[in-house]
Amino acid sequence: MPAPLLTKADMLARLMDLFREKGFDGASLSDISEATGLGKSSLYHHFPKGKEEIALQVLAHLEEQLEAALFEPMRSRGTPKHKLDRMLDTIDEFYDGGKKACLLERLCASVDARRFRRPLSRAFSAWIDAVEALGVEAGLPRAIARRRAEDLVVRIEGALVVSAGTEDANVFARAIRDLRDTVLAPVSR
Amino acid sequence: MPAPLLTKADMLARLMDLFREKGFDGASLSDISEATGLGKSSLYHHFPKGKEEIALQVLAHLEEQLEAALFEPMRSRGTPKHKLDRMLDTIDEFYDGGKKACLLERLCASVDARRFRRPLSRAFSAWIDAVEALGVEAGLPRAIARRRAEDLVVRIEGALVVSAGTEDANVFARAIRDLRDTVLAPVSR
DNA sequence: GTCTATAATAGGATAGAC
DNA sequence: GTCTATCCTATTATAGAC
Repeated sequence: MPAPLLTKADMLARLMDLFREKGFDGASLSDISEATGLGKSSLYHHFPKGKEEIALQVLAHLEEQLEAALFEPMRSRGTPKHKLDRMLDTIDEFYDGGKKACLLERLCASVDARRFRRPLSRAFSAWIDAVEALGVEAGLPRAIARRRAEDLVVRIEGALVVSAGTEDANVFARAIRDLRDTVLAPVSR
Repeated sequence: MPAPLLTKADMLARLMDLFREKGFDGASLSDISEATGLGKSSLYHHFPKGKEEIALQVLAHLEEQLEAALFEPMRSRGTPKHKLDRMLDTIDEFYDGGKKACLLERLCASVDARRFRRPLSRAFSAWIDAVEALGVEAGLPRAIARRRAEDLVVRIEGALVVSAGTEDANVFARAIRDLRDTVLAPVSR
């Protein structure tokens, strides 16, 4: 039996790129067809409920990726600071230094955002939780670790918006750099 | 001569609300027609080049509003800290405590974002410049004032995204509160 | 599991009456 | 300056052959 041209994972990866670039409202079925190399009808074989189901599966795929590439490593061995740096490296690469958008943000900004709210909320919370755990592991009081974790996600998302809006990826680079030093810093002051 | 049902400013205000809620790609001409009470054809009387021109005029309208309500007051009398607090009050109200989206972000996220890049970049830069000037006035070194100003905008935008994504407006409220204390703080450490 | 063909609808935009 | 009517295209989605 011949292998399909694209594995499901490859398909979802391409679709994630597409949605990150064009957003949910901006990506048409024709775009999706082109990105996957599948005719429109074939898409309905893989995603019977259409475009919305595609986005939901892409989102679920992202959640798995986040768990494997971002959250799980935070629970492995290594100093908190080392693990934070690894997370920020991964993030920096994932967003291509601030040039690529965040799928979560793009789906938040779609007209049908309500359909995505559960997974979106879950993904943001999981991200914040992972960073919070890192802070606690580093000896920070939980309340402070929590606020700093939330702040990390806020600054990443905001830096992506401002980088895109000003066409200046340095904004993102500076945010990443600053976070390396501040997220786990002792609470001295 | 009978007054028009809506002044141009009122029309643009309603359209801004619409674009903030649905985004550029998500707001259809039917939506626009409904929001303004004008038939589609009438829209082309006011905006001959169509939907794109509508968004551009809304964006220009926002730039005027920002200048009048946010930037100009920063150049008036008052302590820097007092003026920062006024800016954050205005921002808090404008975004309805984190429940309403940012037009700049919504237009950044549209498929045709390139058409809006000049005004978008200009608006973000003007905002950052205004906060930077405040920092300088408060005695901060320019480089530090600049980075903190950029960080303010980054955190506002990021907090809006995360508030929307987690359906938790407290994220935005915390960001505003934190900014009141940090943007103009002395550089002691 | 992919295709061609096609439906049904909504999209942006225009013509021309009033 | 607004309306009704219409155009053309793109959109999502389905039917059915292979």
